Amino acid sequence: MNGPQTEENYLESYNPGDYPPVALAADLVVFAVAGSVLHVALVRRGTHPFRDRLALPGGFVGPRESAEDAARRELAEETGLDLGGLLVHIEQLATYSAPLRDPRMRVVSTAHLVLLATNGSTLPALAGAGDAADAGWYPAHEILAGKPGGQLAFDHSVILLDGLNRLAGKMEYTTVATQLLPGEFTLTQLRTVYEAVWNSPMAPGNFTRKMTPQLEDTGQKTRTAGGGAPATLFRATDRHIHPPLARPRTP
Amino acid sequence: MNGPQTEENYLESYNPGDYPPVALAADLVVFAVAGSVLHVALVRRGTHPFRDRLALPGGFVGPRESAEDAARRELAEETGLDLGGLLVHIEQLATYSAPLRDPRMRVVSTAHLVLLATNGSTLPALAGAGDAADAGWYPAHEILAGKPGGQLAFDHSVILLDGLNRLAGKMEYTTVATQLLPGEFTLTQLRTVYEAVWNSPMAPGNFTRKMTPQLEDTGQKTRTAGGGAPATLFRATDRHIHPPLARPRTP
DNA sequence: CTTTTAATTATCAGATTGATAATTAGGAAA
DNA sequence: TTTCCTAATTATCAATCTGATAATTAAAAG
Repeated sequence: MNGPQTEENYLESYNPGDYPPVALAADLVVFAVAGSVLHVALVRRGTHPFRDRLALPGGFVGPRESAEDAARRELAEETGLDLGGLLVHIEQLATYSAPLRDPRMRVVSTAHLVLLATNGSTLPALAGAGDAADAGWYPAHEILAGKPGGQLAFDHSVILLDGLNRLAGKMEYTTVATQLLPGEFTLTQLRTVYEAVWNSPMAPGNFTRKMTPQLEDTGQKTRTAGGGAPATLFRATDRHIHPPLARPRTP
Repeated sequence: MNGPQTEENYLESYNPGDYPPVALAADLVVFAVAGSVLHVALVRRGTHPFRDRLALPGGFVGPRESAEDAARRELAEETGLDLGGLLVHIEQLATYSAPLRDPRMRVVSTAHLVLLATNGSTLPALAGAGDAADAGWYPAHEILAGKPGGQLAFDHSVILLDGLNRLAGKMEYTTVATQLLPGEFTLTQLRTVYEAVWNSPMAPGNFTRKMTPQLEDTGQKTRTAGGGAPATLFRATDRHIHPPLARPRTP
């Protein structure tokens, strides 16, 4: 809100000193697919609390930034990627503000979902440039399956789960999965992304039938790797999938 | 984030005085349906900036509250409702953090979607108890249609639109629309909610066919008002609608 | 009663789905 | 170059779902 209505001059009389300071942070749930597996970028914490535990990358929001600006900046620092262009999909996930989520002080964090494009085999390099913590890629579903001791720091397991659910859900009715692939891709590559995120196999024929009309045919074909017919190269569109592509039931 | 990873001792060395103060707020997009129209609760601002413009209700987040706690508290203050129970649906929408969204100082606001139950004709009373600003109900689609001068204060038009889109979208694949009705309701009441939110008529027969298996039959029937067969009373479930109920195409 | 109204059920052609099989076209091996 | 292998694509088919429309049912109003 701005200028609360229950007491109209609240903000005018608002004195920052009256409140304990609040730190605003931006956390990142960065996904990329390689080897048919959905990976998430995590960092190993070097200090207390949660020393040696894995955590989501993130950082503080500067005074002249929006939360998304900060997320973009942190991502660039983390990956060394240029991000000059539209290569990266970023969207806001949710804000986590439980008063005691950080034992040291009040940290309110706005989490962001980030999708990086890969060719399906090579993960983007992380933390290349001089930064402290060692960042790495971890299989997202395994992290979430979470051996009891292997939970993430703070409430980051919840954030990661929210991020995965957001992505998995949106893939039912949008073509957002294409953001995990290069500008041109085959239906098999796209299907692999679906299988990696949904952690469930898809019937190739039906997948092709459903997705083809949502994509733009480039007219080009790939040379096939180990035998098989050449695959058509497609480009993403912003079309919505209607009716949605059903996620295989999990019972 | 907590304890940024690009510089591990960042938080330890974090000095609140280094940053301009940030005010944390919780805004509310409160919906209720009456007379087949979706209404949103708005307050008329009494002070600058945006004096005399309509705005979303909201308030600051206290030092010991989460954003959702604050939203609940503000809602109670605004409506005088008890909220003791599960009568009210609250979910987080998004966080708005553009540095200049409030011209006076930095206010980061987490917006919440709130659904109030009505019988379809009477809107809940607002701002009953001694509070300053006059709050009232306004037709949501008309507000969004927005006569050029009639925009909401701050970025609240965007927040309202985001809230409506969230609700409208979720109604395709969940039974969240039942949160705008009493515990027991008829299919016609539920259809009216869909029509009010989607701003589009629905075929009664097909609506019944699709929704009936998602609801719990109470076995009871209503006495009908102005003629017509008695309607079955249903209760909500948490089932998902699969495949989703398609929103009438708008072209 | 008879008429009016609203809730519900029924129909029906066209789409969509899930399962499965057939076809196609390149690479690799004989 | 012929044959076999593999992967991409297309084809089938029954079951289900959709959108449109009509028929049936049951209560209220005159």
